[in-house]
Amino acid sequence: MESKIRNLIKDALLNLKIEINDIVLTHPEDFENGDYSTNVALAIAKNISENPKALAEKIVREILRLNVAKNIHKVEVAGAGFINFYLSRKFFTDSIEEILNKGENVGKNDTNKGEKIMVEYTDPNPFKPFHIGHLMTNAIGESIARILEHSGADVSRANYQGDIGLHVAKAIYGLLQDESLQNKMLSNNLQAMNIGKAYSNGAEAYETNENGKKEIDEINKKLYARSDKKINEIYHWGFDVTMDAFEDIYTMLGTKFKFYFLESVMADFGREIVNKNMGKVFEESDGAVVFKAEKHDPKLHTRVFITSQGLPTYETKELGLTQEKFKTNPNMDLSITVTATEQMDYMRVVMKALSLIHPELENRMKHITHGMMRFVGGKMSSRKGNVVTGESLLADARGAIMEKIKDRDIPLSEKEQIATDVGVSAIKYSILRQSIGADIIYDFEKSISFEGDSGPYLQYSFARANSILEKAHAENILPDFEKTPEEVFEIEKLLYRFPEVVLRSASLYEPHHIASYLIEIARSFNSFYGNTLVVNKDDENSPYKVALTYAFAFIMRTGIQLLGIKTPEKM
RNA sequence: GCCCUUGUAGUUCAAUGGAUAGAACGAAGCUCUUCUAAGGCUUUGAUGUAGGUUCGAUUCCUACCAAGGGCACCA
Repeated sequence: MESKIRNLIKDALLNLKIEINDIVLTHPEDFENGDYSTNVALAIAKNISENPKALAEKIVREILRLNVAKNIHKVEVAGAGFINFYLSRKFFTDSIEEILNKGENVGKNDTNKGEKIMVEYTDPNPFKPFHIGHLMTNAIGESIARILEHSGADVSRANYQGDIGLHVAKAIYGLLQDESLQNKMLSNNLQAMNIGKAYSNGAEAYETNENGKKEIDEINKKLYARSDKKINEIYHWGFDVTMDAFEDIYTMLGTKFKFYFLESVMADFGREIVNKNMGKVFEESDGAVVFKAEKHDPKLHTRVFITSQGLPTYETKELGLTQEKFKTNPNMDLSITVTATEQMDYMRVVMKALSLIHPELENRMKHITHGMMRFVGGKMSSRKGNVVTGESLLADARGAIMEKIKDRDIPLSEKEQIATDVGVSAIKYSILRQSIGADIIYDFEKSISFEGDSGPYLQYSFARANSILEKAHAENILPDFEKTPEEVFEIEKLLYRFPEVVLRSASLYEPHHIASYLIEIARSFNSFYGNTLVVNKDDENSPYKVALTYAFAFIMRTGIQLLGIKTPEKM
């Protein structure tokens, strides 16, 4: 419809011999002003020195002369010279029918068709806990991956793990100090928790205990050299345990990675790249190997790639990683990396260095950054009083939801699954509801609320629609488009816009447009079924209202899934 | 000091250069009692400051103020 109106305007302007490159067509915020609106008259009035309102009238007359479509029932001039289009009942009825025909494919588009895109996100480190920051990166990365898939891209998910370095040495020191933490009879999850404890003990020792610091540095060297048999054994066990524990979290979150890259491996690749480009891109300075990025862009700065000790830094590993991504995934069109904003500046330097080495990759790397997750009222500790980790937050949310639904008439095993899915939704939605980039002030109570602006509220609206559809099914009222009410419901004026919202989210890599849209249609649908009885044998429009409910349910489910959230049928 | 990100109702967030700046929570009031009252309907209230560009600026530009992050051997 959008392109139809666009062409209509274009033809009208052509007939009036007015030239314009760019026709802006929007949805007015207020339905009083129609379903589509254009400002062309305002934009060109000055150039051809004519009164905007008079010009708009002229354009409207031309549009009305051209228009034979049944889908537009009114075009008029309003305000300073806006041209507003009012769509007809037939258009909305047809759009609902189209949504039902598309079903789960609603909102799919071809803008990224055939493109190979890799999205790297989450990136937790073995031997360390899964933090809320990982939760945040995961929520954003997963949603972007799904949105791009919905736009036709061939997306592969990648995860990058810091499998070696000081943090590992700290954990191993902690495990050596307290061997009870190495108990291998426990469940994988508990073993992973013990390793997390060992890590925080080791981290503390590194700060406060001089001997501890010395020993940890020693362990670190042995780890790089792989020279100590006992340490190697602990390393392999700990690596497997923590990686398996992460895998459980990914399942809960709904992420399945295709590629796993390890820092230790990337370090070697990166070093090779640096060596090959010494003198060309990299240079020596104070015994270290650096890249003076400010020579190429005054907004960038110098960074160290190989330390004076001869060790590769994170920058070098990133270099190796990016090159490796393009090697393992040939003909890749775009490599997206999702991290916190604190890595923005250094990533710019790394990408600049790589662009000098591989100019063809310059426009195929994209870094998406997000803010930090903060808690309302400052610091928050988990229910058990510990520091909040990603895992404890998930557990708390899940527990709180379980408490809310404990009296409902649903089998226990189902309830547990619902509590998990709704708990994940509470957290993910809080992250995805706002534009990425700024910090998030996380409010636990609001996030798990079933009303207002929350993930559970979206899921709940979907569940309510489902229960209406179940009732319709039981009373044998099937969706139909023959009889329609004369009035067009607000929800109809919103549902047909879903594909546009997906398109926008995909082109900007911004999931929050989908989140706000879903809240809008949820509110509108609640208002719809709060004011009318959908399933009603005495209402000749009931089959159409059932169709409308189906359309809402399809879009709601698809939209929620694009956020990376699951959609329980009941709750 | 330089660079990046961000300043919008009491609070947490929206708004491809457009019309009366939109939600949610909170607060006040009303309401069906029918498909989950975890509902529906009202009311309340905001663009950090000062300039500039524009027919029109929350949006673009400049300066300032405030918050967060980064700036040589950590990741």
